[in-house]
Amino acid sequence: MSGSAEPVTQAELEVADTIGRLMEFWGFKRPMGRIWTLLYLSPAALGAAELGEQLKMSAGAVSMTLNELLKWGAVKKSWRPGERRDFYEAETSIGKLVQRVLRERELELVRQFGEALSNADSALPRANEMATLRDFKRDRVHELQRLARLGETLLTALVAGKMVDPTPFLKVYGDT
Amino acid sequence: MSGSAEPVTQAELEVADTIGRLMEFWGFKRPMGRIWTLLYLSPAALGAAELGEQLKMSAGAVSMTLNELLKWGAVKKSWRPGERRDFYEAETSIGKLVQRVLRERELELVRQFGEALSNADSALPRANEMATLRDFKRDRVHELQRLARLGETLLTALVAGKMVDPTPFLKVYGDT
DNA sequence: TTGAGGTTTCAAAACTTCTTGAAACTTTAG
DNA sequence: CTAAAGTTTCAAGAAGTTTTGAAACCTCAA
Repeated sequence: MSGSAEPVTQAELEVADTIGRLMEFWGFKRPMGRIWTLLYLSPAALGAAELGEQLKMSAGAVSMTLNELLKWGAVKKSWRPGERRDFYEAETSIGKLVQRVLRERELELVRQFGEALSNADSALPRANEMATLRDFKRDRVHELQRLARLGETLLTALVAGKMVDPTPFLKVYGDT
Repeated sequence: MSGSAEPVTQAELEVADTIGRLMEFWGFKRPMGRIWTLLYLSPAALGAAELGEQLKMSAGAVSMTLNELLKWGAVKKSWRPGERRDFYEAETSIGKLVQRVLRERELELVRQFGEALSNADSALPRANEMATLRDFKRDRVHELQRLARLGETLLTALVAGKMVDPTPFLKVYGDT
């Protein structure tokens, strides 16, 4: 049975919820943000039981959430001398975390998008007999493809920590 | 009763779904992406009825979705000479759309985040009597606040079309 | 080998969000 | 002013997601 460590202040729980919501907005699950925050604000590593207790989550939920956080490198396991169970601490380098998500998730998404557009492009030409119509649609798909490539370039630069120039984004797609 | 205009190819519907999913990932609703895409690929403006027919959506859903798209400026109303009902066409300047979302939604989010952290910061010091603990937590909250400010700066630059340097993001938060 | 402590899995329940269909409301032509 | 056409709203239902609790599964110490 977990030792009920420090009771954690109300304010801390609110920060946890805030970050939970932010994470949710970013496409992660809310509990991930809540747990990460508690660990980030704790000077010592915490065990699964403490986390569940503080955040009113079941052991199962805590376990699943911690695993997801580990997968993203947002949390690290640590061991305490005598103790058998695992303890966890937060990865504090938020910049690295963001970078990793951009690289592994966002970039991947943009690639899939570009691929889907290529497929569509191949399928499109045979569709309609009227040349002018066909070309209109194909041109639009090409425009989207260019957008996908641009996004890929931009993300790649961001991930590499290079300077980013957003202007082509605005220029190329203006319709004047 | 809508005229069933051109049947729209399978490929087009797939592009629509792809973009729908992309929009969903971005925090919008999938139908928004689907409708916008159909309009974007159509040489002529379309009416609500045609859209609903092609995408198998009810009139109500089409109406709500179009209104949301109009609110974001992603779609414009247009009128056809004799016809009474409204027709819609896609905003083609995707860069402007992205810019607007960054400005009105993301920036707002980061601001709220910063605000929540300030509140937490005020609430935190009184919580724990041990000075060293207290300072640890406050420092961490300050770190998050700095992150929020940095994000705000970055977004503001992006929205203004200025060059963006992502390195502070990586440097400041490294824990070495 | 056995048992205690801890973790993971998973089906069911609770909760959210999305979609529908029908009714109410607007608008415009006659 | 009336009626027809089109649009919007909204409550109910459907669909999808998240959370839980309990059982199965490890792992290590004795």
